[in-house]
Amino acid sequence: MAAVRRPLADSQAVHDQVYAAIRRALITGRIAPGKGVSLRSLAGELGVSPMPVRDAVRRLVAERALAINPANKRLSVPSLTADRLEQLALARLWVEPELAARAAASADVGLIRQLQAVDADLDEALRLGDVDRYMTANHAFHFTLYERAGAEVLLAMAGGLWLQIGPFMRVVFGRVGANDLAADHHAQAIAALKAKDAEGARRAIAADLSEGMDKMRAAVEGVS
Amino acid sequence: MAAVRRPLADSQAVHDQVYAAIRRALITGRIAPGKGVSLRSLAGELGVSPMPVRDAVRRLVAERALAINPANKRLSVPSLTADRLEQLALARLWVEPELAARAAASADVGLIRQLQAVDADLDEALRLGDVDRYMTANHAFHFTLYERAGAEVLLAMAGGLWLQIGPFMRVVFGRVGANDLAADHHAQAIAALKAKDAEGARRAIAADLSEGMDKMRAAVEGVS
DNA sequence: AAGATCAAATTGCGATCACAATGCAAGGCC
DNA sequence: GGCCTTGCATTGTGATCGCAATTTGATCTT
Repeated sequence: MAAVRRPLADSQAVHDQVYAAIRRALITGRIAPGKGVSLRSLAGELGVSPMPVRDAVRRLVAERALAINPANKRLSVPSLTADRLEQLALARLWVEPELAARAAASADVGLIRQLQAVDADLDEALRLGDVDRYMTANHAFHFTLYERAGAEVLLAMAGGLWLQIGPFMRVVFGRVGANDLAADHHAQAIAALKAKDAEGARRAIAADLSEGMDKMRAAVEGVS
Repeated sequence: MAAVRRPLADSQAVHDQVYAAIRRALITGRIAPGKGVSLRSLAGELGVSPMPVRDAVRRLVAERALAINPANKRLSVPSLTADRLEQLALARLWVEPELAARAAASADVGLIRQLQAVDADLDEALRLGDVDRYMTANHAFHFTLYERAGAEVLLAMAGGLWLQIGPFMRVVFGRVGANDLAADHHAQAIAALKAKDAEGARRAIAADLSEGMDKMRAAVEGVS
């Protein structure tokens, strides 16, 4: 009943803050897949009334970041099947490289410096083994890039897909250790941006995604 | 306060019925783009309390079928810009042919007969100039096909995209008259399904979409 | 008569309450 | 001792109320 005191950002509506909080938790994988949640429990944790939580959850369910048992009507983080992963991988491999290519066209020094900073933070998180920080930085890297594309609709699609995959990335990276990951592709992407090479950026991001999705695929198949 | 008495379909939750109602209204274009709506007005029309309407609207906003003015916090049907249309067209041209191709693999006589029936209905709607019925039938044709793909994630993406474009299809078809439309491509798609020709189905749906999106593009540019 | 100002209505947001359904666990029955 | 039943806690859903912000319309002023 006390955690909400801090006015996150610029005094958004409460349900937006709650949405952002749950979204962050999902993207960084702090909520385990298959885990059941409830409106009142979330409300309690966040120190708000169940009402704005209900609104936030509605949004997340619509984005398929949360699932609702049609019989129970109880909600949980959806479990990832191999089939679902396959579709998400396919979709991501289409949208995200497209966004990267578009962003490359309007990349400038400011963006590049920003990405380099995020990438450095990412590397340090890797070195320290801080999975939370790594997940956050990785997300930040991709989406500060994608935002530059100026493609609202595609960006929203990418955000939704990432949201659905987030919880599982955490599981996988917790398993494989997240050591030898993706730094090369990020560097390649930055290099392509410097050269305003749209196709290069597309390839780099595609490679980055492919590698990550391959690992997730292996992990998912390994479990089931 | 009386219209909700009838238990639509199989006793879903009220907010689901409201969601379905608004969604149908949007897909068939019965709500004009740019038109402002309010929770209480919708609640009044549907004969329910504002509460389930709020839930339904939340979902629709998350799916970008409704927009919410960040200053006003008032909601309306989003206007379609040329840029937005371009992105939606691109996305649809990726997802929907993919779904068609996948559906072709598991098509059977039942599906084909179903599609033929819907297509016949569509033709009659065209002949009668019944735009509402045409919009409904066209949607039904595509999505009874897509559902057969058994690709939940991609299907949801396609549904979301269609929802965003729906209101404008109505405007465009009201303008051009919807006379010489798409029947060829539907027939081609059905033929491809009979032959279990996945790539043929993909091409047919892609052509169908391209034609429709071209007309919308022309209409949008013509207006602005 | 035209424009500015103020009051009333409308809007979205959040809280609280009530209710039916479900899940859970302790206790009783065979 | 194991299984079933019964009671309680928790769940999502919907209604109603209050609040602050905004829009709207009528009145007043110039």
